[in-house]
Amino acid sequence: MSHPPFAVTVDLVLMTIADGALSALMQRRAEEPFTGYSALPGGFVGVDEGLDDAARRVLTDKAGLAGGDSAWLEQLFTFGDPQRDPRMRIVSVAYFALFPHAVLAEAVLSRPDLRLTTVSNLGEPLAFDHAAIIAAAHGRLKGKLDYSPIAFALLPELFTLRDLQAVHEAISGTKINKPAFRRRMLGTNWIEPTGQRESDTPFRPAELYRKSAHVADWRAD
Amino acid sequence: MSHPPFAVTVDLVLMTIADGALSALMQRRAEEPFTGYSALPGGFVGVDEGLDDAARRVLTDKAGLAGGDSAWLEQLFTFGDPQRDPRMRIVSVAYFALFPHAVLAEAVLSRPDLRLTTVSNLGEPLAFDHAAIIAAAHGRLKGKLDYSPIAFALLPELFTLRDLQAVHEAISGTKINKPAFRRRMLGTNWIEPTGQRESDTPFRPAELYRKSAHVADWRAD
DNA sequence: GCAAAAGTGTTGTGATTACACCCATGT
DNA sequence: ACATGGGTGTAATCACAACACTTTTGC
Repeated sequence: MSHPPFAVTVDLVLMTIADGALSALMQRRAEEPFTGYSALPGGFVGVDEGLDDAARRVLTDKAGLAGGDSAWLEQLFTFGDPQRDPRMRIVSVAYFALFPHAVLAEAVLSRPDLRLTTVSNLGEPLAFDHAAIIAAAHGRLKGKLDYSPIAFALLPELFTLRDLQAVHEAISGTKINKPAFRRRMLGTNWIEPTGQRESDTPFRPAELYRKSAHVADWRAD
Repeated sequence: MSHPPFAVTVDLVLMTIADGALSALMQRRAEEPFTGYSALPGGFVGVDEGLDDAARRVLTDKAGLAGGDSAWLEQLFTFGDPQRDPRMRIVSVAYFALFPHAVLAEAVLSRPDLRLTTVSNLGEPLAFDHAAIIAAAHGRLKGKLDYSPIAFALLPELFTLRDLQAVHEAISGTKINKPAFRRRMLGTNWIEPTGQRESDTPFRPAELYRKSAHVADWRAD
């Protein structure tokens, strides 16, 4: 009883913006328990493996995401209810990671067991306590949106202010005033104009921005 | 290798304001490793015990805090570096808890292995990675100060606006303008006046306030 | 020229700060 | 009376929202 055995896992909430909505990558389970249910990608932590290392490994192996090194990855919360897994006592350290839409879209196309689901409307019951994990991820993301440059992790390298505003609206669930949003963002020093413009628009093309170099490795919990 | 054995512990950062500074309760270690070092109170999680339950148990057993039921207790972060404990692989779920000064002062008086240390100046090396855990707790506390009624957990039931301002200044490390702070707090609906006044002051006694009833069980991560 | 969205100027409002001042209490 | 901190009024500042407007592109 002095130090009973546990299994420790990581579960990953991989998010992006798809069709204007915050979405998460789900994996269809092939084994018991919860066979056929959608679940978050996850895996057991190795005895000599750090928690962040395990999360990055699951990112590349289980979800087939090459860009695992550069993605925004952040520990979220640890779920340890004794009944959360019917097989044994498992403590799961949940992470969330953010990607541009193209990265997750490609993963979904190449892997039939993966799909994207809308975070605010899951549409089906999930395996284990994964619905609660997703809710926690959404909450954290919403909370950090205003004071951290977290939204850029959901966009490609070049983006317009309209793209950025769409990300903010999808996460916060509110409409934002366009001129106010513009000036607020331009006042943060988080973005810099490239001089380039988008193309193939049936209207005036917007300027393309990129995330400023000095916020590239920004964090803060 | 599919699910290797881990030990899971909880470590607790128990904080209060002592002499105008944010302070944490430390316990002197009697056993190896790190014998004689100061460490955070902590303990192994039972196989059938929830994480929050384990944290509350350590609160009452190891630190002898009767008010464990009512204290503000919140999961902080999970530390799982493979080398963080020389004996074996231990994943530790860190919590922080907040108390009025009198509660921790009494615990320190009754237990010679306990003492209070200033969070911003620990003064000595700590066991394991506990300095990093304390830093994370301080950061979380600072971040939540402005948008959550978390400061009241560090004060007794009745307090003056000066007391509350001292708490904010101790946590944020900045001086705050008095009238501005007053009006901001009175505008939140987090506190209500009692009509009573402090006594035994060599100057004009300030009004005593209490935390409003409807924020008693407030949370949000 | 027209439609559609980019991008800017102007004004108003609410929150917060700074500073000055008055008030109440113990000695 | 006076020292000390409690408490309030007022004006300035800042961030942001609302709204109207001009600009630039494809068709």
